[in-house]
Amino acid sequence: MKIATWNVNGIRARLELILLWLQDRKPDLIGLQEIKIVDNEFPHEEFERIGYQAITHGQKSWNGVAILSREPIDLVQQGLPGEEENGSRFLSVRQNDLLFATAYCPNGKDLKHPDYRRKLTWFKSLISHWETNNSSGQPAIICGDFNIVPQPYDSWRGEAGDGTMFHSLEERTVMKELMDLGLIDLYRLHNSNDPNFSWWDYRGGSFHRNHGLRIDFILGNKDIANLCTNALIDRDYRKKKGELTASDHAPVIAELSAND
DNA sequence: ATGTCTACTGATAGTAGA
Repeated sequence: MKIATWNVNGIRARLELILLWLQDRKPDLIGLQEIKIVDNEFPHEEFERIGYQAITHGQKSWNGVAILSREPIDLVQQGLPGEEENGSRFLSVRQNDLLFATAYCPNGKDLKHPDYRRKLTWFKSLISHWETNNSSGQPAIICGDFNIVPQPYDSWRGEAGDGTMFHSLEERTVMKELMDLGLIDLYRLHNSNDPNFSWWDYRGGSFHRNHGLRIDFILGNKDIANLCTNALIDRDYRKKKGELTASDHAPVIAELSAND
């Protein structure tokens, strides 16, 4: 089974590239972020045509998350309780005994911006929701764009980035609090600590200079980590494909062995 | 080198957000 997460930066602008990627990589269960569309305009038919069901939690213009699946899924939670005013950023579903959630965490803008405090508060809500709702003994995954760089080697700036936006101690602390609920970063489980990134700014030629950050994660509990055989960042899909423009994020993929 | 991309608007170029 192949799990993936991808901040697509607009489902309308990315639809053809996403369809191409699905047919190329054939993931089974995918969390999408920044779909930037309302639920009743989501292109369900396009995905159904190639074998994917979607459950969405969208909004106009900004944010919005969706989950695509080849096998039937049931809605568990649409939106993070208590954080509705911060946009559509959380969605969870169940597939058999697996709880699968996806999150688009607030960016925070700048350490001095009011949104930075809101980001930390939003994370507290996420931690408390996850703590309450993921039942132990059942496989559980939360994936998405967390907008936090956990370690110096997750940033092109290395230790020089410590303390700056996305790299602050407060952000790293809330990220660690979430992980301490028993979540394991599946990418790091199967890769060395060599710098590798999932997001590169569109500006300044960042991608070609490899000035990136690793802020997109697939986090699994112990049951999932035990099944995980590989994880990778699909850097090739951060590149333009002909006329199709890329998101500023690359997909992240984790492979799980059959659970039976 | 903040050099790009997306979606929105009493739109058709300019703005905000990332």
